[in-house]
Amino acid sequence: MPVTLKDIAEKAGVTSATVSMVINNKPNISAATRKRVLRIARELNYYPNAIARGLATRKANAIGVIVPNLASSFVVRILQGIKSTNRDIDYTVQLFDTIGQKETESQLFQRLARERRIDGAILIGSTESDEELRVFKDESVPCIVVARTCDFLDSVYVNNARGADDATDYLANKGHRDIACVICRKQSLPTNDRLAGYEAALKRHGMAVDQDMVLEVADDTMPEGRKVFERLMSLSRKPSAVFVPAGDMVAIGIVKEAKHRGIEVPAQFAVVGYDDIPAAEVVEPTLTTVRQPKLEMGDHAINIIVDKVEGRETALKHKELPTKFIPRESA
Amino acid sequence: MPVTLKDIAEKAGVTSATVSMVINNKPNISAATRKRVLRIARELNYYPNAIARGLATRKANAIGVIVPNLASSFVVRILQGIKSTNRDIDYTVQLFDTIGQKETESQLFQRLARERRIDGAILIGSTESDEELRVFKDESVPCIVVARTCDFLDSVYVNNARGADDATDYLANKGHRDIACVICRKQSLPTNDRLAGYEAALKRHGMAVDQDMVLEVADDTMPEGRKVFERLMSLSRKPSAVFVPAGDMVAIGIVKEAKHRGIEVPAQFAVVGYDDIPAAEVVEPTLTTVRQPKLEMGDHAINIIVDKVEGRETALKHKELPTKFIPRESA
DNA sequence: TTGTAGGCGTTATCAT
DNA sequence: ATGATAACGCCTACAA
Repeated sequence: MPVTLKDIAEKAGVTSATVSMVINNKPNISAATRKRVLRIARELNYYPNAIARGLATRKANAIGVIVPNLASSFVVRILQGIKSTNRDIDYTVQLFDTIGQKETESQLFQRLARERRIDGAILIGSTESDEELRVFKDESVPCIVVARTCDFLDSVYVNNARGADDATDYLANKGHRDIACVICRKQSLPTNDRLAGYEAALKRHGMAVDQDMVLEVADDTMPEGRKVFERLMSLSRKPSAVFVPAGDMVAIGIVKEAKHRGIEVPAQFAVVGYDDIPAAEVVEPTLTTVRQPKLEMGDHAINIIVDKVEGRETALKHKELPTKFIPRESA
Repeated sequence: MPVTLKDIAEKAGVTSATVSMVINNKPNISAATRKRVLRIARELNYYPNAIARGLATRKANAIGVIVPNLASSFVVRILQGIKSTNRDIDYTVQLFDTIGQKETESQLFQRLARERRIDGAILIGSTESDEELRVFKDESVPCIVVARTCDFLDSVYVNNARGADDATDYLANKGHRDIACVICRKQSLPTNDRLAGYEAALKRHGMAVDQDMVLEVADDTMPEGRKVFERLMSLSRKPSAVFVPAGDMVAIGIVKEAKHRGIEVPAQFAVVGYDDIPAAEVVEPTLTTVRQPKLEMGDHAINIIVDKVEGRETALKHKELPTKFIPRESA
């Protein structure tokens, strides 16, 4: 049986209330008993029961991190950011992913909140509608969304429109007048923002915005990139460059397929990706891309949510981080 | 204020004990009250307080996943395996990494166990000594180690010696008589096993085992690979191939540096990596490597630990999984 | 089949 | 400065 406050209290000849106060460093304890109690606690190898403590204080001392799919390297990087600044923070990180689950993210959150399992939550890269996210607002447990904007919840996100604009602008400045775009099928907020940035840059440079130049792929994989290359080449308005907000793996597929067909990158065809994954430096030519500050996003998220949980901050917080354009060889 | 058992009890005209039995699907409850209680619970939107429940049942309903460094993609893949089979399992996953922490893995585990925060633990890729791991055995909370062998704890691991042997054997069969080896500096169990497999294969093929042919790098990065290439080339016994248990990124660095210097891979110099990371398919030539079944390791780990936690299984379990040799273009 | 009562290990509010 | 005592919300004998 584990040793409890009561065990210590008996040995020390005081009551468990006193021991509790000593353990929690409360004032108004005589130096003598404090010392004695601490000594006995150490002798008995006492550890406070976190669950009992949680019940008494009505705090779980836990932050829930809810992700739609842990298989995404993007999500994992943010998680790493969370954990690495979480070091100094006395909250346990509980990890949940919803892929293949019966519960949606909002349902899961609602349950966790009501079961009082978590004191706060971080929602990474959710694709739920504003309507569904509304439940997060309604619970008494604070929540912050990451990699997504939201008016009524704290948020940390990147300026995707700006990132896409930078990339497109770069291509335009290199003299490209026919710039295609490859997006991931699902109509998410980030995708739309990137598309908007792409179009804004085109317009600014006096180029026609042409829906035929925007192609879709199923997911961010190399085979999808190889496949889309053919469609790229058979466009009536033939592009000399492509911007690939769908992701770096698709961009890499495009680069490889182009080379495979004897088309030189970037001389004959320029490619710009999105994300800056490790493989971007491996492909030849190395991939020009747009980097998102994933670790920083995780860092901000955990800090903000802890501030909220502890009541240090109550105002709605929206933290926008900049993307960074990474020029390499492919454009 | 959240609704509690008592609230339901009052509305239903029974005591909270009865409500508790209904909520937990215990037998010996009349159909009538069961129905009534459930209806009211739903009306009031009742969720049981997980912490109170934990205190009463002395269970945290949580599994701790302890990793030395979440930045490792190897660790993350195993974590993904854990989470993806964890779907159906009613334990919360709590994530801890120890890098940059004051506590070692064993100290952290000990604290979590004694604070009764977790019912079981999964320790991924620990480099602690058997002596240090001993504390895991001593606590009443079961623990399983992943990607490492251990006599006195449950374990899931790959046969690294076999994986290295396969790779070396493959090179030998291709006619290579001078095969170098590049390992990661830290002397870990997996490294030693791989080295043993490498040497065993060499001997079997009648080749001299030569310590000069074994080089060390600081970590598994591309620049380290590029750097080590020079040393490889200046070896007195000039290798025609290299096996790189240090990891795929180092192997990729070697491939790229070789090409950079006009040495053809694999014609003039063959390279075999270890891990099969996504970039292995991106580099040109694509990287021949040894794949570790990371998702499966996570899968087994969570299943075994849950069996242990729930007392379904008590015997020590050692699960060895095979590596898979992935022939591609670089060898 | 249901109620009573006590306990799980802490914290917190009063007195003293 | 310390002790009683009552929560916290749920579970579980045992009694009725």
